[in-house]
Amino acid sequence: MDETKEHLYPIKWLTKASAGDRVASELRMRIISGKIESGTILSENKLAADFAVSRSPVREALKTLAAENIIRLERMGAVVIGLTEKEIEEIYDVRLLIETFVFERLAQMNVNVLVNELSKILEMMKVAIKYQDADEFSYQDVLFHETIIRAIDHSYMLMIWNNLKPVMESFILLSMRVRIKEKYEDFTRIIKNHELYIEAIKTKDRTLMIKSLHKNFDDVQGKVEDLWRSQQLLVKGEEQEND
Amino acid sequence: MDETKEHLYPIKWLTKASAGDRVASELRMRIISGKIESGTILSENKLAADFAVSRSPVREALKTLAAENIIRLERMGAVVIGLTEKEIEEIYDVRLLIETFVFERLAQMNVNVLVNELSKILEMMKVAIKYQDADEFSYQDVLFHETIIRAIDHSYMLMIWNNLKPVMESFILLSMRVRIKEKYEDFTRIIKNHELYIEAIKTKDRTLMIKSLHKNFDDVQGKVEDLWRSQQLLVKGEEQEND
DNA sequence: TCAAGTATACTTGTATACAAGTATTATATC
DNA sequence: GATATAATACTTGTATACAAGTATACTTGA
Repeated sequence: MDETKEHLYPIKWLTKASAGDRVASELRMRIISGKIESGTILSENKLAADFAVSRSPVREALKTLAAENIIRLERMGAVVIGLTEKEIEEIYDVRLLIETFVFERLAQMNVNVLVNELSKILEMMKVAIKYQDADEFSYQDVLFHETIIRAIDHSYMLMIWNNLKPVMESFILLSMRVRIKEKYEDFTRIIKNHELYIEAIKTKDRTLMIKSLHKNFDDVQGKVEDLWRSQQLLVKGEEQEND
Repeated sequence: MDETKEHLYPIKWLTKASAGDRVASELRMRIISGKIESGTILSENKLAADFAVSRSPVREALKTLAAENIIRLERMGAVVIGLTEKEIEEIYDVRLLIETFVFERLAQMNVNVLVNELSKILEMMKVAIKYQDADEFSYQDVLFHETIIRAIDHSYMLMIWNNLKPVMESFILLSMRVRIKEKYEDFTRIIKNHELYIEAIKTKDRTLMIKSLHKNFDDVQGKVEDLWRSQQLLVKGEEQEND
């Protein structure tokens, strides 16, 4: 139906991905951006036609998105759930929960290697900002938190992260793309928060860690609504162009 | 290959399930029981032949089990991870984490309906014990905790639970089947713990809740190894019968 | 105009077919 | 005997085909 593929998801992140992954990534972005509205019923056949693939990868994608809680598989069609304010808060509940847990473990570990790794990622983030590369920045931002989680070698915490990651990634991606143009100064604050986070890990200062974690959330959460809306408008605009 | 289907997973729980779900459930039980050993490489074709279905439902099942972290999908074949002592501890870390979170929310809610629901489930558990029905007991036990989690209406906590549940269920199922024969007295203790749990929710007593939660874990965890071993022996025995 | 029943066009779940790629084994060459 | 190369038997990912079931629309009857 919609022949013009906008590719909301960065194409170069999909170099080695299967058709199923590609469909999932793109669909996820469209749902989270609001391009596909909450409540919409997705049909395997229509999606297959839209993405010019067979039903097999589409089914795979739908199963993935259902596990991520952004669609709901019903007897007839997949219903889009999407991300409302409530869901975003819930995601941050989970992040707060796991990252707090992770921190407790880190407090009993040697964190030299980790801190070094995080510093590197932070430098990357700075470079990304310098060149106004929102996608690269988002990638490094997500990687930052994943690196922390991976450090404690806890397969079930990682499992939770893996379920959360794609949605987080999409959300951050969309958010950063808007912000890097409109609210450039936000990024200095984000960087500062991450520096605080690293400091907290290095000094094993629990209160500092919680503080920087919450700051990070406030930073995102407070601005969620309007940013998200502007993104919606932006995408809707594109949509009209195509018709 | 192995034509004799042992049906480790209760068949009557699969009445309306798809072939994919059936394969996933049975495979999960075989992996967690140790019948399929950790490290084994599963082939889609072999599994399809084993379960007398096509590759489609098998692929679906493997994707599910990979999301549950008991197998790992690699370029060539799916590698069985299984449940070692480490994984079981990790699962309980997660349970402790989410149930603690849930409790905090419950403390700010009206819990009358929930407590009533839990009491009902507890009665069911008692009946199951009375008739030595390990499967029914396990079902109600899992339902008990799911009911608590559902009560706070938090879709992402539920998401975590949904990822954990099948593995938990299988593990409890196998564990209870052995215990109901060998260690009947365990069950009075389990019931008592659950009563404590309900009491904690009713009175919103955090310390009591944590205590009963930990007791529950100690109860399971301490006995995990030998129970699990005996289960392995039991299954291995069955295996030899077939050859 | 409305009700009931039938036909039609969709839906999912599963089986099968095929292509592209990878490991393994066998064969040929030194 | 060791090494390089070719043949084979596997692997996954995707497309397509089909069956069983469900909603929609249409027709028929009052």
